[in-house]
Amino acid sequence: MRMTNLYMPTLREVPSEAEIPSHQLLMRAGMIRKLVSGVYSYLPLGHRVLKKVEQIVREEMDASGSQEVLMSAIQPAELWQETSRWEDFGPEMFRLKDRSERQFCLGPTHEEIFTDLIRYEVNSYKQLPMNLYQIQTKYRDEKRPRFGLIRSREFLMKDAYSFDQDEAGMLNSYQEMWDAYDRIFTRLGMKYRVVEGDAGAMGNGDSHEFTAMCEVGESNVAYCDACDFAATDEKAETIVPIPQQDAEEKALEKVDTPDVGTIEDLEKFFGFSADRFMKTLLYIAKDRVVAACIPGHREINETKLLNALGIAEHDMEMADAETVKRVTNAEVGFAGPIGLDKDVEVLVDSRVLKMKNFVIGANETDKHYINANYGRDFEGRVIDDLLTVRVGDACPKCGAPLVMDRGIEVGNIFQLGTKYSKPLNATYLDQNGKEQLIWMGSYGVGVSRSVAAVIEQNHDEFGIVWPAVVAPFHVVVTPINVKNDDQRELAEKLYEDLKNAGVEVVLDDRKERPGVKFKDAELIGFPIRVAVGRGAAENKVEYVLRRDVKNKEEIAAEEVVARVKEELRAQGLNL
RNA sequence: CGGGGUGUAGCGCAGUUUGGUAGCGCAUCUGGUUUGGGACCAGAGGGCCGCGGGUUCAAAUCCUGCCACCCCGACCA
Repeated sequence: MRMTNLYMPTLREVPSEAEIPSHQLLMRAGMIRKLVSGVYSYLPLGHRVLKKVEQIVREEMDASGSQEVLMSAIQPAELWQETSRWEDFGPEMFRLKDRSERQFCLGPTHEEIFTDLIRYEVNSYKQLPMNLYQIQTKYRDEKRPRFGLIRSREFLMKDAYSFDQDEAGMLNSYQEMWDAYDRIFTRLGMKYRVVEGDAGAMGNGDSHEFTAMCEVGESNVAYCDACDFAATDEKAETIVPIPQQDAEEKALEKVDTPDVGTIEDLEKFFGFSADRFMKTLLYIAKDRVVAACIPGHREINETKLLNALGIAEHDMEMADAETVKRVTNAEVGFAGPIGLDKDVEVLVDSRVLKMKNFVIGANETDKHYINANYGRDFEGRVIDDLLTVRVGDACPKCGAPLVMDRGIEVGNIFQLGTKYSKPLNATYLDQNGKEQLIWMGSYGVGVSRSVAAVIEQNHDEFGIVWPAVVAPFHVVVTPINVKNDDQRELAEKLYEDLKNAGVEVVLDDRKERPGVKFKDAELIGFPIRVAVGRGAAENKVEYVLRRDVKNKEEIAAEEVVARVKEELRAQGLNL
C-alpha cells in the first residue's frame, strides 16, 4: 500500500475527549473515529488490526473444535422473556420495535439465541458435546461509555456456547475454552491473569475472567504471590480478622453522640478503632429497603450484597437521605439494626457474630448504642461474606497477604449449567431414552476491547508499538526525499521486493519532510521501518525496530527482505 | 442515574465577565524555497459560534428550555 492512497488521517494533537493512551493513540493514529458516544468507526488501519485480532481468535476457536456461525444482532423479545432476562437485563439493553410494534433488542449477548438455535434440532446424546461460536457486533447501552474501545456501546465480541450432556461434560468444555483463551492471549502478546469472577447476569456457576493487566484497567484483581489464587475484587472471598473481644457481654446503653455520623467521627468521639463499630448501610432493592450490617473497619461489596439478595445490579441503589430518614426516624449517619422500620430486611456479615460490645447507630439523631451484641440485641439474615477485599488481606487459599492490581477484562468464561436450557426447554434423550437438560457454558472475548488492551500494554511516548501479529502493516519503507531519484527508486524496489516476499508493507511516498514521516510511522507503530536516505546511492538503508526506535542500524539494501522476514518470524508470523 | 464541566473551522483553543465586522495555532489548497526528526515565505479556502425560544436597534456574548459530549461515582466483553 502506498501511503498517498491510504486513508489514515493522523492528528498532531490529542482530541480532548480521549483520556487514556489507547483511546488517544487510536484517534491520533487515524485508526478510529467516534460516531456518537460509545460508538466508533474503524478506519483502514484500525480495521486491519481488528481483523487480525479477530483472525487469531477464530484460529484458536477453530482449533478447539468450536464451529463458527453468525447470528443476527436483532433478537425478538419473546426469547428473552422466556428466560425473564427481558426484565432482568435492564436498561443496558438497546430495545426497538418494528412497524407493527413487535419488540426487539440489539443483542447484548446471545445465550438465548444460541440455545434456541439448537433446542429443536439437538435431541440426542449422540449430538453432544457441541460448541458454537460467532464473532459479531454486540450492543450494550452502557450507563457511561468510556475510554474509547474499552467501554463502548457497540463492540466486537467473540461469543461461544458449549452444550454438554452433564456437568462433567460442561467442565470439560470449560477447560477447553480456558486453554483456547490461554493460546489466544498468549499469541496477542498480552500480559494477563486468569481470575475468578462473579457471574453477574450471566449465570450462577463458576466463572473466570481473563484480565489484561494495565494501570488504566477498570477491573481490580486480588491475587496471591504465594499460591495461584486470583479473583476480581467483586468475587474475592475476604478473610477479615476480628481483634480480641471482651470476654463478657455488657449492658446495651444508648449514648449521646452529637454530630457524630461517620465512622471517622465515631473513632474520634469514642477513641475506639473502627473495628469496634458496626456500620449499617441502607439500600433500596426492588422497591424495598434492606440494611447491610458489616464491621466498621471494612467496606461493603455491593456485588456480594446483590448476590445475597438475588437481584440484578440495576435493581439496587444506595438509599437516598429521604428514605434513610423514613426507615430510621433519624438523620443520615445514625442507622442501626435496632428499632429499624419493620419492613427493612437486615443482612449481617458473618464477622459481626464474632464481635462483642460494639457501637451501632441508634436510629435516633445524635444517638448511638454501645455494647451492642448480635443475637441478644438484634438479629438478621447472616451472610458469610459481604465485604470488599483489601490489599494485605489473607489469601483465602494459603493465608499469604494478597496483592491487588488493575486490568482490562478481555475475556470471560462462564459455567451456565442449566440456567438457560431449563427455561428454554433445551433437552436431549440420553442412552436410556430419558429426557435430560443440556448443560451449557458461555465464553466471551472482547475483540475490539483487546485491540485497546494491546495498545495499553504496548506503547511509548511516540505512539503505538504493535506486536507484529496484530500490526496493521509489518513494515514502512520511508524514502527521506522523494525527489531524490536514487532514494525513490531504491524505496520502490524494496517496497516491491517486500510485497513479493509476502510482507505487509507501506511505502511512505508522501511529499513530506522526513520528520513528519518518522513521527507518523512511530505514532502508527509499524514494527519495522526501513528508511531510504543519503545512503541510497551506495545501496545502504536504515533498519529500525519500533520497539527499539533509538537503535538505528545501517544495512545493505540486499539484506532487507531477509532481515524483515527473520524479525517477523521471530515475532510469531508465518512467512 | 447522581455530582461536576464543556459545546466557536477537520484538530487544539481564545473571544462570553462589560452585547457592536468571528479570531489564533495546527491541518487543507496554490506558488516558490527546503529535504535525516512534526520546515520557511507569499497568498487562499473553510463557521446555522450545539439547537429552539426570548430580551435588544444589535446576541457567540444576556435570559430561558432542550440536546450533545467529557470527567468523577455505581455496572460489563
